[in-house]
Amino acid sequence: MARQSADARREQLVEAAIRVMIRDGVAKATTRAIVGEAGLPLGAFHYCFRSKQELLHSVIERIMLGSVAIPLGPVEEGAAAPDLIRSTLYTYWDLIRERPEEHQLTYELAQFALREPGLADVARRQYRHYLQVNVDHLQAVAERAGIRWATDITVLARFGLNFLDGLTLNWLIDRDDAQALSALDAYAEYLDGQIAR
Amino acid sequence: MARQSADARREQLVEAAIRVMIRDGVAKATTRAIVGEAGLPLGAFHYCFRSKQELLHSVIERIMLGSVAIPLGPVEEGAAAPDLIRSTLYTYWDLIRERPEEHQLTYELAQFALREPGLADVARRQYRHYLQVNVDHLQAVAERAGIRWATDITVLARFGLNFLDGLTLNWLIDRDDAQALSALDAYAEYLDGQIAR
DNA sequence: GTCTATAGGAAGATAGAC
DNA sequence: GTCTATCTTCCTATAGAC
Repeated sequence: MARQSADARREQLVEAAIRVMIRDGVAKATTRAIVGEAGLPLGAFHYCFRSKQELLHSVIERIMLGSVAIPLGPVEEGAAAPDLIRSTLYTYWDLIRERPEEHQLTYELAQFALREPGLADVARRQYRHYLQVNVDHLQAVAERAGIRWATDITVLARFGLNFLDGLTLNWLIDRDDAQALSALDAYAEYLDGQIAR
Repeated sequence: MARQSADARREQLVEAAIRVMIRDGVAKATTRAIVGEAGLPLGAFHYCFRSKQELLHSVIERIMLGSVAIPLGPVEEGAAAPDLIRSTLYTYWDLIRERPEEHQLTYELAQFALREPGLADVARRQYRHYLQVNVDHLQAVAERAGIRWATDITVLARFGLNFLDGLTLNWLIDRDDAQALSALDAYAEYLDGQIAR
């Protein structure tokens, strides 16, 4: 096999690991399955990573970094707040529906991380990051629409983060689009009600 | 070892399995760990269960059946709706805080079930059950407080289920009591707003 | 039904030739 | 750095004595 930098190999293995995890679940992502997916010999694993735990660390960090920053989307400045709220919620929801397996993986990895002493903190940082993304997002909506939120923005962000997390988890299990959309609309209406008048 | 009915042994193993899963996670609940926890010899496993998968099926069903039906608690007939709403939400939250590991296990098992073709349906039934519990609960609150809900009760139930699920998951990761309570209060206020006038 | 012993394989990790 | 061969451990499951 052609010589490559160790970093390139690591990349290759991390990506292969993520593919395996998405397809078969975290539990099935053995070193053998991963190197097989990457088309590398088994021995390659341990001169790229000291241990499987080290690879998992890399995988988790990669997933977090690449994780959904809800895009505001191409909405014109000065749009009405309710429209802005709905357009961003639907954008988020489309992301979930487009790549459900990826999001399922984030939940699996968070659970997994909680069980590994060295990884629990990564999960905590992930959720702090998610919260911050939501805070920023609510702020951006308020600025673009020229409104203020009636409730403390951090509380609002946590409320929304939790609802969307639960919605996603529930949908990953029952795949009931209609019910999910109804709940999403209820949340949109809740946000409408949180616009300070 | 004294002779016991096969059913009693099965019970014993299911309970041991749950203890191991709560303590060490689903992945670590090997047949050896389970029989060890139950104080039984390894061979006991396979004349109680055809396979490990069969045990997992029993474990999941047990967990679902025993899972939280939010108790309405000792609230007097005719109590004000907002009080009733808060008292039941706090009761739920106390349940979570009392036994976090048990609830973490339900999430782990749901994820696990999604990856096993034969078990995915159990997870679906579980969530249907949760939804029904929430519907019944909202109905009971309305009856006791003598109010009507302004929104379709199924939508309201799903919204609440999803929020509480996300809240729990988030708290299991960051254990931030203050933030969780703020979000819970925000949800209580949302429900106040859903009382038809 | 109960238990010991063991089969048979897959896991993570390493040794050592190239 | 790269790869094959192998070590050790742990897994699920079974065979067969009692």
